[in-house]
Amino acid sequence: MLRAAEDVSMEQEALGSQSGEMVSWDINDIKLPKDVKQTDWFQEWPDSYVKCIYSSDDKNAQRHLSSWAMRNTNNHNSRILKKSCLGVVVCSNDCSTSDGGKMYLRPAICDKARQKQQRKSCPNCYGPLKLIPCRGHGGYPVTNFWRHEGPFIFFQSKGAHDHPRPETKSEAEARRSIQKAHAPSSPRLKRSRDAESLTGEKPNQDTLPLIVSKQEDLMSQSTFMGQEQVLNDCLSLAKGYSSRKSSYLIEHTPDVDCSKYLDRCKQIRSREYSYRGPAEPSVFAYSEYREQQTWNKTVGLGRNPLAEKYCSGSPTALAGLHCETLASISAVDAGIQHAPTKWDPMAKVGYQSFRSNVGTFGGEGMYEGKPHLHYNSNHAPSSCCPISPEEPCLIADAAHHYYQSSLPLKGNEWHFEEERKYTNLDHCNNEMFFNFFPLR
DNA sequence: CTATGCGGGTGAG
DNA sequence: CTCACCCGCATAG
Repeated sequence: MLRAAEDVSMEQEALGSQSGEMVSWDINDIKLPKDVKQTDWFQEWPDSYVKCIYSSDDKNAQRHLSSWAMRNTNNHNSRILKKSCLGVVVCSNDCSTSDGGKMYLRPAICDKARQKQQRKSCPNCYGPLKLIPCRGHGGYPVTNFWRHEGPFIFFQSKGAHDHPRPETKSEAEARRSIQKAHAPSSPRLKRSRDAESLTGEKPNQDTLPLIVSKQEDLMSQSTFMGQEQVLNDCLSLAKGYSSRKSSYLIEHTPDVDCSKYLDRCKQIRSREYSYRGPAEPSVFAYSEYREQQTWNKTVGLGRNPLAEKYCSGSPTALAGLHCETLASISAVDAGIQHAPTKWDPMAKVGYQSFRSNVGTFGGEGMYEGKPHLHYNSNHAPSSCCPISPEEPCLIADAAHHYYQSSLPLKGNEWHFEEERKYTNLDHCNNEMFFNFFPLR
């Protein structure tokens, strides 16, 4: 059928974008290649029909991680782990935050948690949230397959996500952490709040403080939270790390004075506003979104091993941040692997796309009705693009290219009955978070 | 609580 | 048979 033909063509397309080994195999093959000369860098946002061969030492691959919200799918095959995309949670009112950003929440992976999440309202406008399902694979969710074979972990993706990127797992965790710390409540009170949100009477406080903007949010929250926790969460959000794993930062920033960071936040914020200018045109079509992703894949962006290289060229985003520190943190805390010696760092340029939207602050929640494909979001370009956990030092330069590049789209990839616009979110927030780091 | 994995079972094609 | 998906159970953080 159409789908089959599509698969073939897209897989063929993928062949050229990956290093040699992946061209000839399929995840379902009885025997997978063993003479793998070069393994791939872990891809945080695998999209389209890609195949990767990771080293079995790759922690991220071991955990079958993805920044897309992927849930386990039973394929009755214990040898191949299959996951399908849950899409992204958005505000049905298409509201914008004060930053001009959109709510792109991460769907809870656990079914029960997702249903609970659906009952909550948009933390920004209190309107209902909705889950945009992924239909990037012949009308069905994009699927990812993982298969461990000897010293390698084979990964294959089928379908191209037809929705914006949700928060990363780390961002979602950090947000929850902040919410929890900011609005500690007894289980009883919490139930009461949930009930309120259920009836739509008023937003629950769990989400209220997290919608304005990350900067304001954090600054105000610092008065409620322990400074260390704030810093922890900030760092986690900034780098996409698990908040539980940022002890490294704390340990390595003994002279942390949170007030300094908050002040710096304000500085950065004001600077950022002046840089961006008011009411920056922020709408771009989904096709552009796709173009950018395509471009990112094509051009590729350096990863950890290249951090220092890019770092020296990212004056804006990394002001006050020591590159080596970030690189170390990235490797240690995020479990990112450094390139095996057999690899040529320059050749190992992953093509994962940049985050186009950093997690928004806001309560999770929406109803899991049958969402229809309708998007009307805004895009707020900025010079400082959010970074992925593995690209701590690539912000400014990469973002610059991100917005300038545009590659032709494959016409048959994207069909939308309705206007579908996507947003880049909170681009500046991570920069602010980065500047929470002390000058060393 | 939530993320993850596993696997039984169902229904559509 | 394949594929998508629901559900419960178990484990881990």
